[in-house]
Amino acid sequence: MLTEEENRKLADILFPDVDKTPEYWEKKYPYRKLAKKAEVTRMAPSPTGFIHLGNLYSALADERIAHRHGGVFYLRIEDTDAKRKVEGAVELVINAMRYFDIEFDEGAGLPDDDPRNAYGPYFQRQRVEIYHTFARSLVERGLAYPCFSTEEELDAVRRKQEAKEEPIGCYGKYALWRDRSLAEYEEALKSGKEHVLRLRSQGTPGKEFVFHDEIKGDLTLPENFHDIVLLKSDGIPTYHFAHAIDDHLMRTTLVIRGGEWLDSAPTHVELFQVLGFKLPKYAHTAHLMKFDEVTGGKRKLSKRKDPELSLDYYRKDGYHPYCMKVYLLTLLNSNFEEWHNQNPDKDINEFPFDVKNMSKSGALFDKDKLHNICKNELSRLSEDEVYDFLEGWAREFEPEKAKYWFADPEKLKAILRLYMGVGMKRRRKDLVNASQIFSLIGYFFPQTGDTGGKDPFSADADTVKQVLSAYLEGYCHDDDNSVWFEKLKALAERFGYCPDVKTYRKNPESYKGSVSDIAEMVRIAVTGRANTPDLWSIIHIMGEKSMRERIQTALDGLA
RNA sequence: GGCUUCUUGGUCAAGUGGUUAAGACGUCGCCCUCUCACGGCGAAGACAGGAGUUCGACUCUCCUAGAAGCUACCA
Repeated sequence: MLTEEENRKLADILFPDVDKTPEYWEKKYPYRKLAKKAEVTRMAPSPTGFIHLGNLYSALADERIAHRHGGVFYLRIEDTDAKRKVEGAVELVINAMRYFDIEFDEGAGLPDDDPRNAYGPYFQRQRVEIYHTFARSLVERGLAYPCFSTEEELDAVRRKQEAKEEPIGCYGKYALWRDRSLAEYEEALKSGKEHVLRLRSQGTPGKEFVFHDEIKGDLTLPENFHDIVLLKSDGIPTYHFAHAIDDHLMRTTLVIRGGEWLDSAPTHVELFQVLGFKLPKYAHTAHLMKFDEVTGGKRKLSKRKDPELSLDYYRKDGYHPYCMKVYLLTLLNSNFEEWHNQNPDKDINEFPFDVKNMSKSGALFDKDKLHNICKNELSRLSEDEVYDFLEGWAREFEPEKAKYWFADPEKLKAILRLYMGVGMKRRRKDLVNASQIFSLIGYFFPQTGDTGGKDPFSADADTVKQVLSAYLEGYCHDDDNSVWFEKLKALAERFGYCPDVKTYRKNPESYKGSVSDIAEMVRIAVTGRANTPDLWSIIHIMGEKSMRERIQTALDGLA
């Protein structure tokens, strides 16, 4: 045990440059004036240059909670690990979030002198003076000490603990530098040995306490007793120390973070206690999971193995950001889907998002569900909105084909109206994402390489040829939809097919098929596909000439 | 190995001692004067397992199993 006097002296030696006090920073960053239910939340990524679905998932929760009641949502960059830093990462984060209509109120990305940034700097590397002030204060009060252990020494300790089946780590009698004399610290320092600063933990092994989590409820967790590293040998804080200082001084009220942090919550509790900080509320979220074919079980989505975790993956396929957001919200808050269905016309930002409705266990990312949501949401847009979205996507991902797709805006819009069912009693729900849309309607643009023949005819080639030739012969472009269809029925009759589907079903043995089989032949010849919206409308969008050409091509292909 | 958390149909999930255990997606069937889509109707399908507590347990307790996470001078 060092005396108060010795602790002060050690602090002077360790932090000769610190000329501020904790009170100085407390005063500089006063508590925020907040409305009743307002929360201060944050997104705090490390600048790896990679933002994934999981980041978006939790950022969305942060943003909704903050903005639900007029709180603050800010961006802090956790760049304490030099190895991970990537240039331009901040812009990447901001742009990725903006793409999903998620804006920060404050933090990294705003100019330094912006009045909104009163709690900065927001890059941890620029905050070392603050960290050192509090670190010094801890040393002065005997709550932190320098540790000069080498990696080898730490390894030796670990092996000893493993052999004795005791908890691994730096604590109590295993903390080699916890109880040294001032002279020993001074000597080691003088010898130029590298050192880290460790917490002198006040916790007791085996003791438990109740930790309240906003999502999981009251949990019983073990008290922290590890002398964890506060400052690394380069003087930069670890996540734990930076978290305590930053979230306190930035006046965060609700820390939402991944469940992987739950085990270090006891450490954070002790840190806040020892620093004299008020503990914020915590919400530990479950991760997005994926079904693993190999193990047959759920597992956390991994950046390396799962391309679908990347946001770019969805951008490339042309998923509308709004649909992604709706899907994530249904996963994030169990009652969102019901609310959204009951209030289809309300802005989704009006939804009363609540941490309490977040799931305790990890959800499997479900592409079927995503697609269903895409279909529903896209069907609510106007053809102009879809057109604009497609244009933005195509310009970036299919610039060559885009020339043909967007050569005649009216034509594309007519196609969209058809596929969306604009003007029909009910909208169709065919559209999922941009790439899927263009693959659906590609036959309207043979210049892009879509020359048909995707689906095979089910009838024999001879019959198909005869039917198509007869169809072409009797075709009149001025026929309206019903006249056109009557002619198809007549064709059916002529070739031994039943003109009425119902009649056919009652007596399928009496016919070669029904008028629907005749329609299929024309449909496949014209579009290359067995399934499309109303054929007559398609023909009248592409024009008689195109139709005849495509049928002729199909006939040639059958020869 | 140790510690922590989680566990309702294939998936997302309501549910807080007494329910015929919601709903959505997916799947299947039927209907909707051409396929598909839309829409309608219907079907199959679940409380991880075992002990308790209780008149009564999906709900409370314990054990087991499975899954996930943590066990760094990474976050």
